[in-house]
Amino acid sequence: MIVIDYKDRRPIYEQIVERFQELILKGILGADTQLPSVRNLAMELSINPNTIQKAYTELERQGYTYSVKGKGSFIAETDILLKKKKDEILEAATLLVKVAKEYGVSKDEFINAISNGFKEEA
Amino acid sequence: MIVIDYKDRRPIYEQIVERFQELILKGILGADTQLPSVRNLAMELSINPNTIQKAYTELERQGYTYSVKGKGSFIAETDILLKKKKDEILEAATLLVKVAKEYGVSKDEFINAISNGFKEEA
Amino acid sequence: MIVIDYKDRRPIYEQIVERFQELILKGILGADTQLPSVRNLAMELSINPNTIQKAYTELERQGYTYSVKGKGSFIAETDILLKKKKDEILEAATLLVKVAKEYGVSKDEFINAISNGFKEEA
Amino acid sequence: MIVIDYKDRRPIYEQIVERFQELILKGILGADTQLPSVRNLAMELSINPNTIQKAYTELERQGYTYSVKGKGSFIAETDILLKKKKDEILEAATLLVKVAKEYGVSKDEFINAISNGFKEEA
DNA sequence: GTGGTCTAGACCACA
DNA sequence: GTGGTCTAGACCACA
Repeated sequence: MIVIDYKDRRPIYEQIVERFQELILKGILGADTQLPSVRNLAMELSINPNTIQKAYTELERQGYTYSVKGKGSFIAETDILLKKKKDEILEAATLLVKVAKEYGVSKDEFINAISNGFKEEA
Repeated sequence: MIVIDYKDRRPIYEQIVERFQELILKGILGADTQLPSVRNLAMELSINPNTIQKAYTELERQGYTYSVKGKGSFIAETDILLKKKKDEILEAATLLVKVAKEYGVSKDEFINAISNGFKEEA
Repeated sequence: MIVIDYKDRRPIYEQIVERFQELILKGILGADTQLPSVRNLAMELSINPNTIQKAYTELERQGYTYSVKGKGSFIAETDILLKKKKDEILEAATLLVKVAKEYGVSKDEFINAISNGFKEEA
Repeated sequence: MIVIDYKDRRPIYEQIVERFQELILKGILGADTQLPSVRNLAMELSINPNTIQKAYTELERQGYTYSVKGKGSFIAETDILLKKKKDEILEAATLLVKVAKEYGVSKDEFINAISNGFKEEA
């Protein structure tokens, strides 16, 4: 479920955070599901427990999980988080359009590139 | 022309690289224009010359500049680079669409966010 | 009567202690009332008996309950405890005022925030 | 400037965070002042650099500082943060009033306890 | 067993 | 030199 890419320049803990965010937002891990324990995941990935701990702390700080001392870490409610993620994506799109205009990419070129991606939806 | 934002989390050399790319691609610095010398720019920005050197090396590696031993660094032809930049932007747009779909952003929402940005173009 | 909030960051035993303190000080549980047995409450809340035991020990240590060997735990006289609780609240208020002053909150701002809370009393 | 209290039950890194927040919000450390380096402060306090690092990371996350790789950590603009702190204090006051009412503390008792604290202001 | 804190010490990118 | 990441391993409170 979690795979570390050592060629990726991002730190390991960040890869773990993003992977869990994905699993959570896409509903693969539902609310109140228990995450693997810090030690177990560390062993499974052959990674230091501190690194996993750092990832879990960050996930909790961002509201993706909550932890109960002595029991473990659990997935939080994700409704708000998914909304936030969508907003981020739309914001990124707006920014990209701005940059595109600055470099002379025409609206047609842009829309064209995009509509391919949405094509299969129909 | 070059302004360093110390609150920006990107490294200084990267900010310099991006700023020159912008000046070059937008035609503000034309082909064969000489860049300020490493020492001069370092002094002007109150920055370590190593940092400027790193930025210049990177610009040359990416084809934005060429250096002549004993003379200095100069702006390269930009036609290909601008094309490449545009492609990068369109590629980014395609990727963003893919992510948007994965998180359930509808085509309408996406197109809406974008068209606002292009509106003033008409 | 007792509800555990697993999303609460305080330990479970502490939540139980506070809940009983509340029930006792507000007179919902009168003097000499018997508390549920450790085992029963543990079962009812689906919680480790050790955790309940820890809470009960703490309640007794603070004078909220007394235990009779072989019989169970009972609510203690609460007069002194309620007085103590009130004193704690007033002490907290005094401390908060001190901090407020240190950070430049004016008396007016402070009184204002407070009087809203007391308004309905009239 | 920074003193660790080992009898304090809060973790060391948290004590450091709070102490810096205080120094910053009270204007003792002005904007863009450089913080001691992670290593120096670690040596000075006889504490592991990781612990200082954790504190600095938290300060930056909360917007109290910004860090420049290779240069150091610096105090951020504090206007918004002071406002936020004041709001927190007023919120705490409101909450305290609510609790006070629940335990039967009268408005007079409460106002009395408070006004002592504000007395010297006149 | 579970998360959280801390020490000791290494290595990296950046300036 | 400076912050940031990571490993290795210990100890604590809590369940």
